[in-house]
Amino acid sequence: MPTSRTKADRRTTFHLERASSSTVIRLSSYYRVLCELEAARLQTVSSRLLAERGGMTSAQVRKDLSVFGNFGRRGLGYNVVVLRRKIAEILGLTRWWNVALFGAGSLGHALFSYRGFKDQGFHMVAVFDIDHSKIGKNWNGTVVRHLDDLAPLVRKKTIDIAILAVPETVAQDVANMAVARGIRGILNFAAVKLTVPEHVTVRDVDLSIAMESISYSLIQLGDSTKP
Amino acid sequence: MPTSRTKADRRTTFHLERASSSTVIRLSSYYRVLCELEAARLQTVSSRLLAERGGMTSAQVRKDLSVFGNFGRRGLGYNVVVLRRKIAEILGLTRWWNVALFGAGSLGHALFSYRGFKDQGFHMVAVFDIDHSKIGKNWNGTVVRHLDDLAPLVRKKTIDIAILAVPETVAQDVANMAVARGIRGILNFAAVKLTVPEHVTVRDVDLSIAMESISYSLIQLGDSTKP
DNA sequence: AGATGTGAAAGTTTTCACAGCC
DNA sequence: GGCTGTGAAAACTTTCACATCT
Repeated sequence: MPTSRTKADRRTTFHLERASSSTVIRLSSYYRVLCELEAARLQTVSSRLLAERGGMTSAQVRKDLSVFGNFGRRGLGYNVVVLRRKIAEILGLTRWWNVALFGAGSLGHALFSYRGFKDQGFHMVAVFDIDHSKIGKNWNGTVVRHLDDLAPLVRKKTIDIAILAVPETVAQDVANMAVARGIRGILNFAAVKLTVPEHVTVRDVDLSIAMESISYSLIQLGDSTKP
Repeated sequence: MPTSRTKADRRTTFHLERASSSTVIRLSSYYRVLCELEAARLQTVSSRLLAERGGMTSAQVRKDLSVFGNFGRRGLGYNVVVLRRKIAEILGLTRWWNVALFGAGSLGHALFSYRGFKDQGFHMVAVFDIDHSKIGKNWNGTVVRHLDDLAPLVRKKTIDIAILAVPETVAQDVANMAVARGIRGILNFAAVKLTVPEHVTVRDVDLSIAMESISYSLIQLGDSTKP
């Protein structure tokens, strides 16, 4: 039994059944729509509208939300502000997370400057690399450090999440270091399946897979078979 | 009926049932493992080994492959070279796709330099932006052009796939332009649900959603509730 | 023995449809 | 009339287990 395939973890945490990962992903979409609606000063929203904006069905919206509680009012809908806050709480967006970026290449740089993270409580507290031509550079106030500086830094600040933008060949090694230093979440851009302890959460962002799945559907939907 | 929710498309293309999108994603993983095995000069591989390396079960590997044909030999396993080629064909990696990048910011630049694309037949043929400070720059032989130059360019080269690395606010507009010019696949990095005609395939890469899902599981797996 | 390919079973997710409340 | 919350049904996906071939 190599990788422990934690299937039915089935933890009866507090009162609520465990939400599926698709539900959590959709929750993020609802959250985004709710932010827009709140900015547009809307008071209430129906599952139908929420579904329309997010590209799913209204029944799905209701089922997803019902996993976490009864947030709506029959005949009326959901209060935009209340629901947005509830979801923020569920997703852990009401607190700060300390994030370290591993890999100061062009992808690393793009992720560092990505506004979406800062806005939602993900605080980029350090950037690491091993390339001496990059170390010491100042990125908008954050200095790129050598990977060896990870240990001393962790003694001062807890790092919750690692973003891995390093080459495939070293991704597992860097992940191991991060995990050894107490990191519990990894956003992995390297095209490798990482092996981590059970208590660590990995989410893969695999650009090749995304492109290949587009390529597949272009063929399925059919056209002339070019060279 | 706003967004046409193409549910049971159920096209009985040739002889084979339609593969689910999870199957296609796993096919990409198998492909990657097979490339490694081929480089390591392995002749044959079992569903068990393939599964181990890709983080799934052997039954799943066999089921996935059986959707497309009988590629293995009982008692023996699969021929590495043959299977890799078969999957390349299924995923459309035996041909070239012309790709245009929209958005020449830091994310665009990172995607432009991403080796994974070039290696697998995705040919970056053009880069567009509307920011005059970027237009005219030479990116390793490719000149960044103004979005207005899309139409003339398409008359010379067919563009199959668009990569959208533009701000949310303009993503839908740019997608519309791309679709109007015959693009049939979109890799979308903007955090918006794009509305496109049925024949166009969109794959979203949403970094905020990925981070939020990590944040959610960190809370679920439990720790002290910090500010 | 060692492996695939595959129906059938089990499990999971989505959709339906309606009671119940505004 | 409008809309949520939810059991039940339908659809889909994964796993099991075994006949079948080397």
